[in-house]
Amino acid sequence: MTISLDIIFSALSDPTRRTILAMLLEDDMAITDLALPFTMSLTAISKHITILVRAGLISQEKRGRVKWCKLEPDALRDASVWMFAFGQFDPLHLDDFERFLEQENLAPNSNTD
Amino acid sequence: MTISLDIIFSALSDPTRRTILAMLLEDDMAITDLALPFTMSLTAISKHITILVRAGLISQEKRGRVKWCKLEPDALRDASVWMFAFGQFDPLHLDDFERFLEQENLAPNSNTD
DNA sequence: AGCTTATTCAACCATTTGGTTGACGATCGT
DNA sequence: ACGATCGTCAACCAAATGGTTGAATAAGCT
Repeated sequence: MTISLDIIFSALSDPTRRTILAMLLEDDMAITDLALPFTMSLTAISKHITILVRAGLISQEKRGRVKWCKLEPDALRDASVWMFAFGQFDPLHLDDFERFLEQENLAPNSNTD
Repeated sequence: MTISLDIIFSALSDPTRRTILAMLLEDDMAITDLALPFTMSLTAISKHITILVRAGLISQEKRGRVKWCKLEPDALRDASVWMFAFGQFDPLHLDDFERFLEQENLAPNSNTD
């Protein structure tokens, strides 16, 4: 567990940052592009992205003047595991959980786009 | 989804609060008892508990002068689902995830106390 | 009734957070 | 070489966060 749950959960607690993560779920993106749908300044988005990077939730690769941002889903794993343990879902009876995922339209194979 | 992810993740981002949740995983407890292992003031713990209640992560029942705190794992479900979708774990191949749980000693049946 | 225990309230404090603006360095296109 | 674009830096600000102490409320014990 490299990055503390403090940092990860804190990073996830902001709606702007969660939206950024959702955008990166679609594709890698540049910071300017990530900032487009928001009304706040580019600087603000840049700061949010820094926080996501420090949480290990995204990584960056600079090509030319563009910094490409990439989702790092593994970082969510530690937090997921923690929550999973607390949610007390029984891994031997995950049917419940899968049904719940379907019901919420969040199962990986229930994408509608 | 009754309580926003903002509030839930924010509540989870503090180590004191996560410890409190862990204590409640064992058993329902009074606020004074929950405060015992911490060096900070009872008031501070009381505030933390208020935050957990507002996040829906615990519930309280007052009996006499004692307020009993109870874990509400369902509240974690929304957040779990969100993270699960992002973690992109494939529910059809949860073996990986279960193995990971075991490895981290966090599987519900791997308690050592 | 009076002391003790359980919890919250009110006021305060330092630090962090999430935002702004203006200037700046680096890179690309022409 | 010049202007536009990408992103960060520095300084600043208001509000939220996480803690403190002292007093107050409420309930139990003897």
